[in-house]
Amino acid sequence: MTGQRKVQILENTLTPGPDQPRPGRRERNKQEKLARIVGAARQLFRERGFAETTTLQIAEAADIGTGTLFLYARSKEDLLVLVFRDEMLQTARAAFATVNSDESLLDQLMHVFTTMLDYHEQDPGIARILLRELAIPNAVGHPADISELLNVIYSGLADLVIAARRADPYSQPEPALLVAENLFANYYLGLLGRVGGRSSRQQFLDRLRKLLAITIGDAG
Amino acid sequence: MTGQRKVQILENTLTPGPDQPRPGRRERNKQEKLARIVGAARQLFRERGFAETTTLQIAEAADIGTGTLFLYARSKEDLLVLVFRDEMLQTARAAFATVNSDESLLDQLMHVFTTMLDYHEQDPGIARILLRELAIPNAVGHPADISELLNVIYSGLADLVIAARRADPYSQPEPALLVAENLFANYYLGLLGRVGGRSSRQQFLDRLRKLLAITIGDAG
DNA sequence: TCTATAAACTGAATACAGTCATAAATGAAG
DNA sequence: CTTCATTTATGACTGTATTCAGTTTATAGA
Repeated sequence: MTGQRKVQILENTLTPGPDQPRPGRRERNKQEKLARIVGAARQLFRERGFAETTTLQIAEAADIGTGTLFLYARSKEDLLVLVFRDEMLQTARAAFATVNSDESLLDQLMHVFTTMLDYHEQDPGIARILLRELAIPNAVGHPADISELLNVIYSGLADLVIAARRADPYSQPEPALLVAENLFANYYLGLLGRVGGRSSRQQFLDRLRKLLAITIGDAG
Repeated sequence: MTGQRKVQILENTLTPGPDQPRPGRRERNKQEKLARIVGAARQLFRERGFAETTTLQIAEAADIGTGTLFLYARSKEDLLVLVFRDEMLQTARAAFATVNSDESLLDQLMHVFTTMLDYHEQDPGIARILLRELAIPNAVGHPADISELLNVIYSGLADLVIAARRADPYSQPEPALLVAENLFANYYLGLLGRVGGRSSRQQFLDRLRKLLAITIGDAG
């Protein structure tokens, strides 16, 4: 029914493979252009907000034609994900890297989620739209694919759960990855409420702690 | 910073109060027009999909001016919520009303969530956009406010939890409403994955059952 | 080097959501 | 009935995301 797509999106060639067989000028131009686009978009989104930034402004700041932008991102929303995906990935990695293994599992989880929350608190206006977009992630291979981010979060949480179980012989037997999903679902839905302006930071954190405790079976 | 809103949205006067002090022609016209808008939008969204329906088409089908549409909904997305909110509310109420109290809590929860899932399975294209919008609900009093729907779901789940506890003296002591939030978070995030095309119906249900079991402490 | 093919780029043109100055309808007051 | 103020309706207009037919640039082969 829908008309066939006419405009092809460029291949997403971050890390063109385990071995680099000489990039070639075309590839280098593409990467450099992508970097300019993402840089320009980041600055403009931060300075003016998402709705107040036009794709024309981004194209001008990146010194490319208006149509070229849409070869690198299918929509303005995709561009938003593209721009902040790496920061979110770094934030998540940093959150797991700074976990204190002497703390309780609950405290460890709160450390991870608080760190990720703080990232979004920097710019609630951006976070609101960004998290709405992330609700329905793009397919793997899509330019704005976030599967790596989700993977880092889920496996990171699962690792914390597994490590905590070694110290507790009476722990639950559920697969750690499922527990991780359950934990993250509670964080994410609460975060949506937080950036939607329906709870204060402290309310969010207090409630999150209780929700996580229900899942890991620790009534603290 | 942002320019002040110029266009006022009409008061949302569903149920103008416990007592009806005679509607008046103005009020009747407004309600009738809203009904025409919602009816026209529902049919067009169903027939052609959200993106393929224009606000002009909706206005024509409802026999109103293009600008009038935006007195009843602030945006096309609001219109989508406005259109399907009542159906979702009815579905949720029906789901809770048909719970079999002889079943285990887990089976009762699965009945509720399966019923709500089936509603969205009818039109995955609409569900995808609708659930994305619902991720960040509008403020109470907004024309497309869904607080009543959320309230029905949360309190319904909490009631099931409370009822199940009467039969189990060793149950968890957490407030039932928090448990309900935890349960719903798992349903909602899984549903987003389902309508996002990242799991089959059966995969979603199997995983949901396990996630719910973790929360209510029933390893079944 | 020259040529052919494919990939990448471009910006004028398009389509559409949302606005706003103006007009019509309503109800209240006399 | 006749003002007059307030609410509601209207559609021409505006701004901007996205498209696409045509152009340029890179690469490979001869």
